Amino acid sequence: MRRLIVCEKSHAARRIALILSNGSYKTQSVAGTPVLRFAKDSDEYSVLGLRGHIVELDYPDELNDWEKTPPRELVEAEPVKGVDPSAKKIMRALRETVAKSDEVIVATDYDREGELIGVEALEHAGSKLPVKRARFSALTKAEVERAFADLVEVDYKLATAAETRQYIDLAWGASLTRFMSLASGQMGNDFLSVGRVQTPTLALIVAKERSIREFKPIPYWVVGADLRRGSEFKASHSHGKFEEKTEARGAASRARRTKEAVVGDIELKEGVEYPPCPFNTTIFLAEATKRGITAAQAMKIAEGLYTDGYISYPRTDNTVYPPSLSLKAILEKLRRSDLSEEAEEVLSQETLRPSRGRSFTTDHPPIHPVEGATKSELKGGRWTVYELVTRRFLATLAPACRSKKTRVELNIGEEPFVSEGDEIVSPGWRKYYPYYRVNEVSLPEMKTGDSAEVLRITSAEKKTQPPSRFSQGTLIQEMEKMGLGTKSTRHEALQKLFDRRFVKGQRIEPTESGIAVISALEDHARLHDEYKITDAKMTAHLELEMDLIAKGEREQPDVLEESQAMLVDIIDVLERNKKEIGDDIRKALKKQRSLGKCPQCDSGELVEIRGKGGDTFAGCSSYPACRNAYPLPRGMLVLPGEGSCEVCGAPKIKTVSKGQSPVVLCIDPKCDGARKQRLVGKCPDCGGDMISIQSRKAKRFAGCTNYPECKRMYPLPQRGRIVPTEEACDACGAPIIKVWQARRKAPWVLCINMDCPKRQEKGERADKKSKNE
DNA sequence: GCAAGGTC
Repeated sequence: MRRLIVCEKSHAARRIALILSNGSYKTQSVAGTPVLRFAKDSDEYSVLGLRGHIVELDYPDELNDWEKTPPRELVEAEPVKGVDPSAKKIMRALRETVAKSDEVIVATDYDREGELIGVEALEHAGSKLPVKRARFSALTKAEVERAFADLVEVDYKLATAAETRQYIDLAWGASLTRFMSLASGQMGNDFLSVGRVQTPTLALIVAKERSIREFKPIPYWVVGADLRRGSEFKASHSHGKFEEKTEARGAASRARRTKEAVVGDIELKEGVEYPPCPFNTTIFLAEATKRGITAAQAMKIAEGLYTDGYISYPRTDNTVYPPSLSLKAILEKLRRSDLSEEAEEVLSQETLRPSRGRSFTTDHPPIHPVEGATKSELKGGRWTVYELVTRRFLATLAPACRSKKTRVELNIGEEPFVSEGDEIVSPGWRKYYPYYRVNEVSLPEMKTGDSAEVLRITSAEKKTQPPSRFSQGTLIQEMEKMGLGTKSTRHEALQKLFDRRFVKGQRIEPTESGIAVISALEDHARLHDEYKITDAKMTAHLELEMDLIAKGEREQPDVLEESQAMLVDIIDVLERNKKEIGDDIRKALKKQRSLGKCPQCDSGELVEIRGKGGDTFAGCSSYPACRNAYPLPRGMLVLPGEGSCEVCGAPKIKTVSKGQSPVVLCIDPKCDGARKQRLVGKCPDCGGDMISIQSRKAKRFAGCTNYPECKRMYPLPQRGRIVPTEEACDACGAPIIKVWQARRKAPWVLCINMDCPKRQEKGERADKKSKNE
């Protein structure tokens, strides 16, 4: 018999062919797609790897003019299935192979989407062949062999459940996206989007922002002591937070009566910190985003490292290494990496006992290195991510970190104080995973009855802090907790919110338009509480319906009809309030785009305008009545800068360039205030000021303010904050500057003239340095 | 030019 095995991806196809053929399969190209062939037990096998969902749902072309199809019509329109244009060849290969087969075995991932991926591809290929299903939970020899020895039926109900999700996501997403965009006049590139995952995620960010805004800080007081016994150390009042200032003062003044602290009970404890758990996608992203990479970037790099054979599959929920994974073999491979010494140390342990996390799934193993690598073969971000994954892997196999914890009670003027020491005795896993800062505190030797000199008693007012904003990492963790998105899609939903300018910042905050969209939907799209579309519960409700379909307790048409009815009701309410919603969003966008009030006319706002050549400038919104305009710096993000210039009263802007801390300066480049901030030094030719200028290609250079009379210019380091020194180079007369760069402790001091005779003397080293900039 | 879900 000729049997066709359909897999979810090419990697899985290769693996399955390898296992079933004992390594003897041959690769043939069918319509440009590899099909793996082998014979076994008088059967001929063809194995084909799909690429996820190669069949996609979309509305027919005639509904694609947003202005012509009212959103509510979209709700009941029938979407059509089409082949992903980039997967046409795979579909052709599937058709051709189906024609030459007698039976199909669906061997996609063992989950709801996997069921549909196989079924929809075969359906679209027009297959009439008998179908079987292989269900395996890991691509290991034993598991794959068992699954193929024990073939089952395809679960069409499960596939239908996944298909229902597609229909509902499309209908809600497309109709509400179009409604919001039409209502606010945001068409083309600037459309406003709504979706089952992205909108509740945005709502989480907005809710957080509201709670920060509503937060009322409560003051409290803490009393501390600076002490000395040989060396200096600190203690704090045992009461902790004092709610009343008078109480804190009383305690402090009683403590101040004496210069001697008497040591009371001493408690000694061994602190044990167990190694962190293996990486699943969520934890990996949380850690990667702490290194300053966005979640989407981290995922992209990880996918590249996976396809290049450096790390394992990066999309997994699993935090427990399966027993089939040879941890020792991986460590041995790391011998050829730049982390070979660390790997060797971990290998030298008598036994390898990996840590394990709470989520145990069988989809894929936790993310781990599969090959050694050196810093020189992996550049920049790729090395950062590889090193993170590898160090995490090493850490999960390393011993616990052990520390000496000391708790010393002290009596100062009858007031109880406590001093806590924490010293690492053996770093264990921390040695291999040095990303967390540890605050070690060492205390001088003391025993009960000893005394210490009181240097100072402090009493400080503090305030309770508002909740902190999400970072990309903490938000993705929160999304996982709320059931929003999947391991493969959360970073994409988040990136969308940034791309649509609904949110901004490293500490993520909503923009005006983000808040306006959520407010509009909360106010007008909450007909049915269980279908409040800004609420993460909507996903939970959908999950429930899909489970019912999978169990055969509900039918797809009923669920779709019910969902459509609700959506139509919601769109009706939205349509009735269309003008108000549109006005609110427009107002928010105007505020969001404003760089500040125009200082020349009282009515206008300065907004960023794109000129003919792609250059941007700030122009007054009252144009042509007011023609006030300012050039804006090129190649960087320009944001409103809060407040107005102390020198000229024009608004301030904030410029953000990659890898640099933001700079706030006057919007008017001719203003003395702005000029002073951009000053580089004195021009050696004419004595005028040289200021930092952004070129057309966004390169930074120093130009003379007497341009065009004086054409003196120098290239500048592209990164870092430039501080003039008032000094001139004794060799060439060019200004000497200091450059503060991120993560460097000391500034870099240099003459800005690249052709300076002194620099030539220094030879290669200086040359190299400048090339790096 | 819409969503979310797979995968590259």
